[in-house]
Amino acid sequence: MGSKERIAKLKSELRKDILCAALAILKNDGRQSLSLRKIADRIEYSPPVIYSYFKNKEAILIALCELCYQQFNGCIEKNCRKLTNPEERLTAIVTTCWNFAIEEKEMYDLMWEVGSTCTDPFTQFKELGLFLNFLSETLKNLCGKKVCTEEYLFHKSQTAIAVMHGHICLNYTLSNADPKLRSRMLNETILYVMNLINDYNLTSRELNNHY
Amino acid sequence: MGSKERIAKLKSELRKDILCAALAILKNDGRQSLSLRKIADRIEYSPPVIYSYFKNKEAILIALCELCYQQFNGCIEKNCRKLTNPEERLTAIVTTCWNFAIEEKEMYDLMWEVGSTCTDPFTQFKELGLFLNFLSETLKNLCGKKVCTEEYLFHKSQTAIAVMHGHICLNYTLSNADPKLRSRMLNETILYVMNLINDYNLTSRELNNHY
Amino acid sequence: MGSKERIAKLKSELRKDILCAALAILKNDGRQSLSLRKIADRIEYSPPVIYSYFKNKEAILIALCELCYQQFNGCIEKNCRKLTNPEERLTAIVTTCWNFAIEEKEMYDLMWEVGSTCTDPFTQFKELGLFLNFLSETLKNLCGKKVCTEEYLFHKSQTAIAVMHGHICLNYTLSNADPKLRSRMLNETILYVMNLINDYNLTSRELNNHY
Amino acid sequence: MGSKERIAKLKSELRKDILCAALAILKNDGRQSLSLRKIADRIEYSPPVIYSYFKNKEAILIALCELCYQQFNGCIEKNCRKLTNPEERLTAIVTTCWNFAIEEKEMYDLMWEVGSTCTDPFTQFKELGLFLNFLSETLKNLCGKKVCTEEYLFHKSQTAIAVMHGHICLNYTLSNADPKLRSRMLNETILYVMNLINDYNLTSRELNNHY
DNA sequence: CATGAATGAGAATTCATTCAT
DNA sequence: AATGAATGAATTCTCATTCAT
Repeated sequence: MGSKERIAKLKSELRKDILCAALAILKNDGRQSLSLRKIADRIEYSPPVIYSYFKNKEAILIALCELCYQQFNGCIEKNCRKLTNPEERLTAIVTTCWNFAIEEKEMYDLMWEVGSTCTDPFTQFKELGLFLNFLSETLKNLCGKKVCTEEYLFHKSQTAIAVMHGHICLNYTLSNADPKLRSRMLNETILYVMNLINDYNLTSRELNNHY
Repeated sequence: MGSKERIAKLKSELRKDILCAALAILKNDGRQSLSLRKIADRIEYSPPVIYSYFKNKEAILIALCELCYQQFNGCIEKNCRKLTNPEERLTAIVTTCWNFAIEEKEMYDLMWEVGSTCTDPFTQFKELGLFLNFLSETLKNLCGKKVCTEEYLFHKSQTAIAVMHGHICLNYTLSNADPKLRSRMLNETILYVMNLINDYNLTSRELNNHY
Repeated sequence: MGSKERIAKLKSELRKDILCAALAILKNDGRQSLSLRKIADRIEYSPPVIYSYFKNKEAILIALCELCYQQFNGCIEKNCRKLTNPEERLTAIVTTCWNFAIEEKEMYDLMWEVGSTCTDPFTQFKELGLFLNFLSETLKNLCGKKVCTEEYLFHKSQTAIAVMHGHICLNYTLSNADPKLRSRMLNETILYVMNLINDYNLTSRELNNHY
Repeated sequence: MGSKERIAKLKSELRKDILCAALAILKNDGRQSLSLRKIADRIEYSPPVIYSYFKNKEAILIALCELCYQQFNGCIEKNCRKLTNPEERLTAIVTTCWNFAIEEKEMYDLMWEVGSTCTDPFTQFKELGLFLNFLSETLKNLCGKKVCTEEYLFHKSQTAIAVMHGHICLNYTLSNADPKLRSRMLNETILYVMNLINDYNLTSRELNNHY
């Protein structure tokens, strides 16, 4: 490896360090405590270096959000890709989302916070797009032989994300709920998401004209 | 009315003034601009008076959140109480939630933000409890003659809130969606919430063992 | 004096202190060094206090500029008001401007800098307006029995200010000029300003149609 | 051409690039935004290279000022050299100055800002010296057969510059003035400058003893 | 009871300049 | 000869909170 490459790698690594530091602060101290100064302190550099790698704080948040989506998508891939049965896979997807939201609440919240400020998060964040595709593909398999349009599948996937998100937020607020209830909520969420396809048959009269 | 009462009344009114000022700032300038100094400026008192009525900023946010729930519940009551047909009423409830979230985004967001930090928002916030009861009552009527436990109805109501919230958040992120899509999303949300009861029959096998 | 007044006076004095500190920094360290932090250091308060008295730095500069105009107008009044002969008075006015610009270069520069950012400095700054009136009145007397419109006099006064300013700036750039030359420049400036009225007769053909 | 010369030429060109970049930033983003970092970005070199060509920022400003004088003098030469009638030429000179000050305010301001910090801008900046000569030559022609000393002509030329500058600054501050007034101000400025020579006869008594 | 006054801590950002390589 | 990397020192400004009065 030439010296140029080594330097480029070092440079790229400092960028990573910044994001890792930001992520660590996010996890440990919370979203509100995430300041440029703290990031600089943690990487043991002076604050201005950050501006060599990111235009401003917003750019950091977006990149951090991307990192979160990567980690999230990594979990999904790891836990669900191997499952071939569509119902099993969908179950695993919902469960993975659910657990990620609980274990990495700060990350999960940031993903929605930043996503809300973007015009089109599903295309802006590559890994979110991949997740949407994966979900869409899974739903397609769930449909079986029935033919579905791409548009329909994407829409259903987004709806699935919405339903999961709603339950996850509810779960956040019911923080003193006992584990049993939580477990039941997760099960129900799985069912609802599953039924997004199943009940397609039931409500086809209403939805039919949209597609 | 003795002077003691008059003073108590004045005191109570100043408390209201503080919250109204906070609400006005929230609506006009957004969540981030909500500072004690600005509240004090608006009520034309000095910042320290606020500490006579609220322990700290967090306490204000909680009380403000209560005010938001009151306004929200007011909308619900006004738009939906009069409707006796359960399907019509439920449709009105979902629609009212949806519109409130769009028109009063700052309030809606605060309600979930603060709600997430509380241990049990459904009991802590009286008006949220009332809304839950109202929803529960509506779902009960929707069930018709079928007998449902209170617990079941509350749970379904919370689920309905979750489903609505998920769709509302999705709607936030799809900021460049056209009005048609938005209108369809609302219709679907209504259907999903309605089906929380209808599909009870369908999925009773799975859910039955919980109750 | 009641305690309320005393406090109000103290408050008003701190405002003055801030401006005096700003003025001192302006004189000693120059325009570029005039920062809020330095002002705070000098009055031995913390930086945020300044925001109790001024909205932002721009507001300080405007107020400081006002102070400069006051001091400037004070010099004019002190040196020139007593002179009744219009030629003597005009001579004194130009001389006072000239010396002020030399002795208080930083103040003089600030006056033009801030003046340039205002839409109408002659009305915004009371003392500048007073100076313009005083100049106008002096030029009127210089005209003798000839009748002049107010508009004409104000215009000529502004022109006088322009001519003086031009010479003052030239004098700034000729910093290594010997005292004799400087003294001659001042004398010429006086003559040019005086001739703004005298040559009215000469150039009346050209200017006549304007009024 | 040897490699030494080629290198020298390259070096000289980079110097030009730096100044051109600085000029572009000055025009587009304004005086306050003119930073070394921005210059480096624009020439696509790293900041430290600038220090190979200029001692510090001040040195850049001086060289940039020189460039401004070149452009300014270019306008003068282009617009006025061809005119042989002295009155026409003087009119063109004043008009060109006036328009340059309006159209290239940032450059014009910088020229005076830097000029004020130099000990003798008329000799330090070659093109300013050329302009002074040109003005002087024009005034000489305006004098007709009357014999004038060089010193006298230079002095009058500087005075002309002062008078123009004064009116230009006044024009800056009267930003809400209507086009008519502005146009009249320009006409008057031309008259005043013209009269610097004409009224020589009138005020010769007073000025005579200086020469 | 109410508050004016004050502040410490902290925010994002920009800049000219240096230095080892 | 050129630079990537880095920084110290600034900048303006906001905020929640305290305390003597």
